[in-house]
Amino acid sequence: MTIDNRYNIQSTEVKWQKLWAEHKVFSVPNTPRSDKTYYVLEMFPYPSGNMHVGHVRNYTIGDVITRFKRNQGFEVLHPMGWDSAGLPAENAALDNGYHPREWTYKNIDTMRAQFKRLGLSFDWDREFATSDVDYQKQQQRIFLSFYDKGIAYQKESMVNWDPVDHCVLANEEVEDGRGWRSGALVEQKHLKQWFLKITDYADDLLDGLDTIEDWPEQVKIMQRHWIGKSKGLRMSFPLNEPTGGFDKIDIFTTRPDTIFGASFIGLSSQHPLTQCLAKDNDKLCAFISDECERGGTSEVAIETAEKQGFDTGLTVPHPFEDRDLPVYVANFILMGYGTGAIFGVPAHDQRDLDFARKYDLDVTPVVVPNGTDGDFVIEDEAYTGDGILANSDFLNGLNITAAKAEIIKRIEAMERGEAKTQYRLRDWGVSRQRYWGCPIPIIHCDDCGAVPVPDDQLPVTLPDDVEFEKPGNPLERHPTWKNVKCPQCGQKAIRETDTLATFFDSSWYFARFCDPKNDDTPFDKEMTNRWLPVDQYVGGIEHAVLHLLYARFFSRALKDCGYMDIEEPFKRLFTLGMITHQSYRDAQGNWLFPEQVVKEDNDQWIHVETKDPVKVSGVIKMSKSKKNVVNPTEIFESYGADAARLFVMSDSPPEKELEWSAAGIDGAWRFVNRIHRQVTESLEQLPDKEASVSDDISDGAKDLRHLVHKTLKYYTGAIERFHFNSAIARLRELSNAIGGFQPQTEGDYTALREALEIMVRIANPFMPHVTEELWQALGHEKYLADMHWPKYDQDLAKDDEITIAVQINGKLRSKITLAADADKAVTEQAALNDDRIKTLLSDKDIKRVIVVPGKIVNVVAQ
RNA sequence: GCCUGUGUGGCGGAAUUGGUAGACGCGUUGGAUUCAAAAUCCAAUGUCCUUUGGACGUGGGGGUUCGACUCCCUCCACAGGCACCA
Repeated sequence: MTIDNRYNIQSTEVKWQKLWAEHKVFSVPNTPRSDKTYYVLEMFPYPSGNMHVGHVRNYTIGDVITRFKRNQGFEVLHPMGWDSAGLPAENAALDNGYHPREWTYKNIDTMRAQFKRLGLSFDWDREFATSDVDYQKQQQRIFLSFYDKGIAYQKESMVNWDPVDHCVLANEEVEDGRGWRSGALVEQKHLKQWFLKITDYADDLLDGLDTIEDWPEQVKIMQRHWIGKSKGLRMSFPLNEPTGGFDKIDIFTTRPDTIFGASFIGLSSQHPLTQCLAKDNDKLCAFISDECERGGTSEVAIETAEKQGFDTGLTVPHPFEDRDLPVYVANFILMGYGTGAIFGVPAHDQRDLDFARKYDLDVTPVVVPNGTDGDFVIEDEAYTGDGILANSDFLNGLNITAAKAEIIKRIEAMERGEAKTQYRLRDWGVSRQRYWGCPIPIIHCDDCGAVPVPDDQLPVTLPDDVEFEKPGNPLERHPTWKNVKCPQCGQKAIRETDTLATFFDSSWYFARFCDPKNDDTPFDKEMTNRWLPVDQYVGGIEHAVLHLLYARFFSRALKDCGYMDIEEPFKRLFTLGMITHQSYRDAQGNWLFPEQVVKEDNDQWIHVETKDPVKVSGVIKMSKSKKNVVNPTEIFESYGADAARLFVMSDSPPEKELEWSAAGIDGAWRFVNRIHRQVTESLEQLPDKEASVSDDISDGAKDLRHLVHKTLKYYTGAIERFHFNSAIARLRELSNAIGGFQPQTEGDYTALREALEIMVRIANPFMPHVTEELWQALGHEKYLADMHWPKYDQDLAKDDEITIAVQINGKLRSKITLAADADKAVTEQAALNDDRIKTLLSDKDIKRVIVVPGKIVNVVAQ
């Protein structure tokens, strides 16, 4: 395709980018100059090496908001940095011998240039990378404050182990039983790890969700569910035959009301009592390894796994009835939730029912639907609905809520247990057995235990002389870095070789941006008070329970450590949709890049080189593995940044997915050129920029002025509502009207100038380069970026005449044109006097006439 | 299974929140310009009916209303999230 450059896109765009940078147009001081501040932030990128189209969309949205808010008189903080620690750097080191640092900073340089080429309004003076030593130093301070406060602690526990990345994963990083990056099946390992006490904040994180109104409901629901608060009863059952030091079993239940229906006790395979029993019971050992630990945690594995049990022979007495319950080890009980033990009520829990049928245990319904008379029978389906208690002694006749309260009261009185709130959320493991991260500033001493590195010895920096030939953590193999003296007793000690998870890095970067050069403390509290919370946060939905939950937790923890006063870091959150693209495969099923295929005249797709037929495989999320990717930097070169920006903003609402298409970018490019042409072609005839629009203008010019102000009104509102695609549609309408306008008089030319100027000004947030160029061509000196947003004229925006629809029985039958301020009576008369309406009503009786002035008339007739 | 969304022409989508469905763009067709092409400009473009005109039409079915893409019930499809959480 040949491209006809109406104006030199490359040189013009780069020129303005340089000017903005030289004059620091988008820089703001740490302490804002005015009270009218606004903080716009997009989730910062991982420097993978190349910008992708998703970045274009994410950062253009933030950029449009920034430029719009600046025009509205806000002092806008819009910083940019790099989430630059993490595994890919190490994998690259393994693959091609780069040092992770070299690889990372080279990528940052490349991507910084790409981001600048997009014309984004960042305050580049604030840029930092989380792998910077300065950043890690402050982060180590934060970690030690957390340690001091007991928010960071060590414990031995079963952890998710990714066998491919040789690294521990947080629960939030395990998807469908697989590592979120490597895709490898996650194993369970017993390791000593650093954890953050996010569970202490569970209630607060839950309650806080109600205070952040401008978040997508979907994200809040996902976080609520992840925290997973449920109220119930924790109680103990004494063993009839105490064994191995165990004399009772603790269980947790959310259905204490069903206790009379209990027919067994279930233990997790990892429960301490199970482990104890297994020591001298080979059959139990075999059961644990064959039936409990073998099955995967994937969706399919769970759904097909049969309920299996192992009778331990132990029994416990029922607390209220004269009978014993057998104790089973069961493969469906998780150690990680509650106490790892339950009482099974087959009638009211499907899993328990499946289990009971298999091992022939009692199934006694104790909650029956309202109105059932005694003969309620459970077949293959457990009853989990509402109802009245039955077969339950003193609970009979109560509803579920009352029965729960009664049991809890009695168990507490018997000192056998207590009401307990249980969370699904577990503490956040932040240790990673990898090199390219922030070192944990702790030294392990045999005598003193875990000793913090003293503040004057911070930062703990990574050694450069490491080797990556072997998998695993090179810090652990490093001869000198690891062996140090204990800061307390001076004896031989060992440095902590784990580094912090990268989600730790991204949990406070938004605060560091307020005060990025501070060496004494992570950030100045006053400065964060002025800028935080972030007024508008923009990013992908995939972080709904990872980054967005951690950052909310960090704000609270940082507040408790005295670093800042803000609890909720992000006031408004906007989650954008992903980018999709057509995908292609050859006859063997191999994915092909878009540039490897071409469409023939007969609508058949073939391979460019081999000419073999190609299968079009549907529009799916852009990903390297499916090869349906587009390199945005090539787009900047051929179409320019303005066209790329316009396209990603105009084709879809920002929260929905966007299908990338060559035709779409082509259309955007044409519009950029069209605006350029419309202004430059009129320039010679336009009057001086100071001329005001006279009244001596044609009707056509009056219509144009009317449209200009009407557009302005709608357009501004649309941007505020994030309806960017609708705003751009109105912009195009205005451009179409200008294109069809033939100026006659001198006054018409001033009207044309006004229309062109407004069009250029309001197009600026989307197409900053071409509009700055045209604004200058129109004779202005000030940057459009620094202009105030134009205000519409109420009178000019108002319609004088409006067209009103006239319906008969709800069906459109005619249209009438009226003065815009026509009242009800006038409107009704005009509608009934309309010729068509009269004809259609001639043989009918009018029952009722509904008149909504300015909108519609509906005649109800028979 | 549970919890969220979404469903509108050939395609992406609009409808300022109950009041003229299909704005705007892409595509297609026709025309102008051109030696020709590209670019540009103009016009048409939901479906069906024999027309001046009419009928149908926002995933299906039902309801509320003078009036429903919009609100309610129900079913279907797709997408996302969670999931042996007691």
